[in-house]
Amino acid sequence: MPDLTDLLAGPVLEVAPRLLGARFEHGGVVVRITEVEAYDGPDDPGSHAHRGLTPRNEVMFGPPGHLYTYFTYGMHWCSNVVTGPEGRASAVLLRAAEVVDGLDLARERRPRSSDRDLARGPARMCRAMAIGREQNGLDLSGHLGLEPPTGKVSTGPRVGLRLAADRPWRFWLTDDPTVSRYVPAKRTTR
DNA sequence: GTGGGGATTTACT
DNA sequence: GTAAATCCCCACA
Repeated sequence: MPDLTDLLAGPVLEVAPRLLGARFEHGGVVVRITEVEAYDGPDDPGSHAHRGLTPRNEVMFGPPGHLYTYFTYGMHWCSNVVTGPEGRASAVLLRAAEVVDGLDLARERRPRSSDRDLARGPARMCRAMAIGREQNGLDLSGHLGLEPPTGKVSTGPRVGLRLAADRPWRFWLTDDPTVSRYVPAKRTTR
């Protein structure tokens, strides 16, 4: 039974698709991850780590298996799983998920949302799971459970970036209804 | 110390 | 479809 850290220590492009289908628990809510995006360290112009270590992104430079949360657009939190060897500053943005337990809590936190949209989007998911500033650096042991691969995985360009948006580093479970819209579908694998 | 921009969401027309 | 909400971070002076 490998440690979570070992499972996440590989290159981010290998780890990212393996997070699809994984169980993630926080704040009394359990989700199944359906959509992710890879950010590959200093070489990636779209990454927060591109300009080197700063107070905001220091968690990315730490060991894999921790949560990197950041605040954006004046009101939203988003969360990433830090991957790769320590110091590589790679991470996987959790873009969408399906709530599979703790529905009542998730509905309370997102009152005007349909069940399908509770965690359909990176900031929506954090809201539904009560993830924010205090979860930055959280050790994911006991929170994240990888599952054996099931179903088809699609890949395509990342969303919302100005820089290097063309890299096909977004991965999602093909045809899953909780994948966020804005899907510029590209190609399917497996 | 200041200013520009952001890995988004929601409501409104 | 378009716009408003809203604040933190970072680069530069």
